[in-house]
Amino acid sequence: MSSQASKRSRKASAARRRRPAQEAQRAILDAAEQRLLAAGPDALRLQEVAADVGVSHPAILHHFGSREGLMRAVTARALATLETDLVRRLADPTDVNGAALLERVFETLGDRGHARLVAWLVLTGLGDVPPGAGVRVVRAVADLVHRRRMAAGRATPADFEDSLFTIMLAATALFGDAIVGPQVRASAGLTADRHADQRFRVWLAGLLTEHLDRGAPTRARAPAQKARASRTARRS
Amino acid sequence: MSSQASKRSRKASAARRRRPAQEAQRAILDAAEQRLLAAGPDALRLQEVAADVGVSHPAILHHFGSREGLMRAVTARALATLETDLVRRLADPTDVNGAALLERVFETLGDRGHARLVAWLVLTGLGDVPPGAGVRVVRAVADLVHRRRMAAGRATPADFEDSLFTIMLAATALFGDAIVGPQVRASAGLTADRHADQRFRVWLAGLLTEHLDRGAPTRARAPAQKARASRTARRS
DNA sequence: CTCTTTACTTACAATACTGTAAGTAGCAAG
DNA sequence: CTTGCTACTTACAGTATTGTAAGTAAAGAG
Repeated sequence: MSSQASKRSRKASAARRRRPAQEAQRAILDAAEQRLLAAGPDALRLQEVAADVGVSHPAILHHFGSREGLMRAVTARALATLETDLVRRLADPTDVNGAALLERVFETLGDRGHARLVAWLVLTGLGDVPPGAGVRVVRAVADLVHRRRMAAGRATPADFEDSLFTIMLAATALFGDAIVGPQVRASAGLTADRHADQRFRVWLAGLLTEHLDRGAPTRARAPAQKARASRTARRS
Repeated sequence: MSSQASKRSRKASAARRRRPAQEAQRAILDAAEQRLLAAGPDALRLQEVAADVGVSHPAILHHFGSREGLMRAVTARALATLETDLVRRLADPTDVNGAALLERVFETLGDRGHARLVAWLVLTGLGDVPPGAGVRVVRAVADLVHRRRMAAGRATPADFEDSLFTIMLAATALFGDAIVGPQVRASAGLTADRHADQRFRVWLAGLLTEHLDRGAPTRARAPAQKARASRTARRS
């Protein structure tokens, strides 16, 4: 009766396992991210996250100091992985087609709920975190697109803002779609229509690529030497 | 100084004033809406709202039953006024120009923070409230635009989805802009650029109206009505 | 084996928030 | 003035949640 259960008398309540700090933290961050995506930042409860991971809530405080520390860590990691994913997707040269690229970006943004998360962070004021540097993904993509456009003789350097705005529109629309897409579709009477979302995105990609292929539009002070697209954009 | 305060011996703590229920409720809803816009649904505290209005927090419970009752009332009123404002703006015939209309809609959506509020409600799952009927504003606008487009001989009935998607894009982009606009602009390296937001919106309006004026793309491929000015086919 | 470190536990403190109970007072009607 | 209604108040109950204190045990170092 001295060692009734085992020699290391495990307390009835908890089988204690001790993981390396990094691993435990990763597990906690995973669980917290899940909760964040599901219910928003304000609804994040330490006890729930702890329960998900299988630890007690002070364990989380041990690793992250405070609830806010956890939040910071989660958002930092989420934004970092989002950026990584985006860059990888954009750099992926499998298909340089505009539609496919847009669809890839949308998947990256929407699939794991990243857009929702970012939206939440922005709305709660935590989205301003990117300190100084920030992620200039939009600028980078615009540079790329604009260079290709110029190489094709469809724009002049002066039209850069048109390229930039086009990419900004893509980003903005993708975000908006990820957040209020269903509502907009409902407001458009497309609730019954499955695949309406995908059709819309394909349509959008078409619009954007067509615009890019055609050349910059009436830039107010257009001198005579404006390089404009050949008559009918012969996009096959 | 015998009767120091007034003949109606006001208790030191609270000067009690009794307002008609409707008026009090309106004041409470106003304050709650402010708080909602400022900090999000989860951050709504009865005591804070009560303090804003100048009553005690059980007074709010008296009028709205529970915190959730207050939330429902606020969202219901907000969505109703948003719809009203939108319809009024859209019906306003002062300027049928696309750019001006878009700007008006944006103002309606963005000015009072309506877009943020709706986004929050959507994200927290309260945005599904429009019961059954819903607001088919997008559909209505698309109908209008499409009719005008057909009257101008720029589209066939079959191209309706193109018109619909165009309006959906406007709505989605406006929403996205209202929420993540600053971030997108930052990512585009336009932080220092004031008025960049307005320029972007003007550009967007131009793109959309141009698209609508040109006629539907690939869909029916009606080539006859290419009203596009392809005169300056000369390029370097 | 002993020692040190630290990941993790239980128990508890402190606070904040929603909702309830009971009573008070303003205003209109009789 | 009295009466009734109800907008509103103070006091409090109950609970949820973050954070702290102190101790326990797992794993490696010596």
